[in-house]
Amino acid sequence: MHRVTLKDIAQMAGVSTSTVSRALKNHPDISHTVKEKIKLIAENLNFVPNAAAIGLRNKSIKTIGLILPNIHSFFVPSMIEGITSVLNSMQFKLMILTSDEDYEKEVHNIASCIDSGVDGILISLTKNTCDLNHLDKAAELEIPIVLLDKSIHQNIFSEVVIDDYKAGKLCFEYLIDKQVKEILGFFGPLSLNITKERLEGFQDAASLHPKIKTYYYFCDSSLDAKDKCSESMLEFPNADAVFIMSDEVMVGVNAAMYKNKHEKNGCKMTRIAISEGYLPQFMDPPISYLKHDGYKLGTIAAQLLLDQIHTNPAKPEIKILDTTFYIY
Amino acid sequence: MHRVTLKDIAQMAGVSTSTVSRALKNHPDISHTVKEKIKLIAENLNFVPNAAAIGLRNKSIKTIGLILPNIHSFFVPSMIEGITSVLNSMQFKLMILTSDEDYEKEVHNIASCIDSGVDGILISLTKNTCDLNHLDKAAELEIPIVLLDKSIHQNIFSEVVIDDYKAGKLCFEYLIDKQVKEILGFFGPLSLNITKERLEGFQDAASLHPKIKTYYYFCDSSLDAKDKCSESMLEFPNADAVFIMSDEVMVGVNAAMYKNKHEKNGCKMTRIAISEGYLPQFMDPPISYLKHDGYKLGTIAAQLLLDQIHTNPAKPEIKILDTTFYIY
DNA sequence: ATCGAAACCGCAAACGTTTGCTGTTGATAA
DNA sequence: TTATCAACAGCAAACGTTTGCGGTTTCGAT
Repeated sequence: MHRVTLKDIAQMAGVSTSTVSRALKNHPDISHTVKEKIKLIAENLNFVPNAAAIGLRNKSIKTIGLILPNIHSFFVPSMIEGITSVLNSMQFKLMILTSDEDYEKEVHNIASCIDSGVDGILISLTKNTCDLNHLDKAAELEIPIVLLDKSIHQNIFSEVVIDDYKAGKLCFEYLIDKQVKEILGFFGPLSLNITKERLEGFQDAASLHPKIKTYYYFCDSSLDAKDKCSESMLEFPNADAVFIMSDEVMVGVNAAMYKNKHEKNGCKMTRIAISEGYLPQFMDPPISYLKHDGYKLGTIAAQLLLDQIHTNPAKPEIKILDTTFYIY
Repeated sequence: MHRVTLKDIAQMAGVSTSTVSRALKNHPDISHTVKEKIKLIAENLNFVPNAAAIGLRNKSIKTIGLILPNIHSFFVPSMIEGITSVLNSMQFKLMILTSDEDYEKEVHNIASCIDSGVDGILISLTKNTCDLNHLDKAAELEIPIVLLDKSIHQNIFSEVVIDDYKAGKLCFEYLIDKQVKEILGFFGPLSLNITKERLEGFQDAASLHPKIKTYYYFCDSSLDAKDKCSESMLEFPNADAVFIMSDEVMVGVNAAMYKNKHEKNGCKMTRIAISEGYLPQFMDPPISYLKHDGYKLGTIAAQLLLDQIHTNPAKPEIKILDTTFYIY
């Protein structure tokens, strides 16, 4: 049983397919009565326009591809929500691909996007991605691309990121305000650009306070963070403050600190994190944090991409989002 | 600058578009030399076949829609990974839509899938969804549908779920084995089918042990779980065991128990959870759990859907996955 | 020399929509 | 009466790919 088409409706209504097409789109050339009649028939026949045909005709399948380094990050869901909120309002669809922190997969995902004929690409880079050559193919085909969150700075593609440098700096300053003396700093993997920038901001702020002792840890995973944190608390029993770079790190650090709570003063340490915002309230005590707003990031990136799609070619634009403190 | 098409290549190679099409698909009718020549040209011209045209011609856009009740759940990422792993191997694309636990949005998402012309739908239901009427439109259009995880039992659509009843039962029995006497049971919202089934299994097992005291809590969110757990520990200071229905609940319960650790014996209670597996290791002490394998669920559901797509019409099939214990 | 089969390739229709152009009405104004 | 115009609707091409069918060449076998 084949799908109902414009032709079927036309036959049924005794008009041409063009009239049906126009009627269903409320084209002024079609009389009200005919419109009503056609719409009724379409309704009854359960007509649904063929997306592929529309895509072919209009040279746009109204879909954008989202390539993520991984899908397990705490940050991802809110980002996706932000993206879909603006996409849906423009009846665009979203195709999500994950690279699993694997550069090769990322390359493949780009190819998939191209093959699928997406109208634009939103991409957050793998921690193993150190250049953007794989984006060239897409660029040659004039597919708009926006980098978001995990990015590499350049002047070819647009970017939407948070001000990581400033975030790191603000967190250090927050701790200083709290009169701490010895800080354990837990970061993500150094291969990540955001790690480098947060670290840099943190260190630059620290350089103004030479008396403050700071120890840096770079953690590959939550589990790694847990181990490193446990060690650090034995090694630096006098540390009175903790900086946590991300939610992933937070899970591990918090677990380790609990473990050491009774013997050490883990629970009394001053803690500040950069977080998406869900987890901190469930730490004990709740952890104050600088909010890394994924939703906002998503909306802005999606909006920017849609702009580029409709007004191409656009010159690259870079948007840097600010962060805000949430103190418990 | 328009996209390169078969026609362009044909012109360049001095052959017809049909020959180009066949050559690029390694059709045996085309000589090796011509194939090589055409492939080279296609490569040089950066040819990428138009997905919409292919979709139109083949009446399949090789895409399936995944509708999720929410995207924040801990369970979601591994499920998506499972799904994409089988989809990718068949060059199918995935379109993800989220309903935000809103029935209306779910209805709308179904419509979006239909409009997009997906080849099949994978859907996990909202906690506010109590019937499947909104799936009828898709069913009439003969779009294969598979329900996964959050489902409603019926005999029209296929389902892939875990054995929630058994999971609840097994958890109770686990606690009994540990000689516990008084159990605090933390569940998700009762509107969820999986809550009902896990509860039922738990209670049925409990009914065989009338001496064991059990207290039930139904939590709408992690935060709610935290509150309820705090209260419960004050109200039942002698409770010596905890059952946790899900990761969301676990986050809250764990936070509350930490808070009461010093005054109460929270940390010494026997705990068992149903979990995706990531979080338990970061609880303190790590929480033993019955693994709710999202990855596996995803692969099986996706496989089932693809089967239905290729051999439709298929009669509904229901797959119930088992769970396994991971004990710390 | 003739036949047949294999190797190779093109024609044209089809998939379902959209839209520029054309053409037919009927009514109104001159 | 005729010119003008608005309202209405159809024709046919176009989007890019696939594929059934048919046609031509080549070549070996007879």
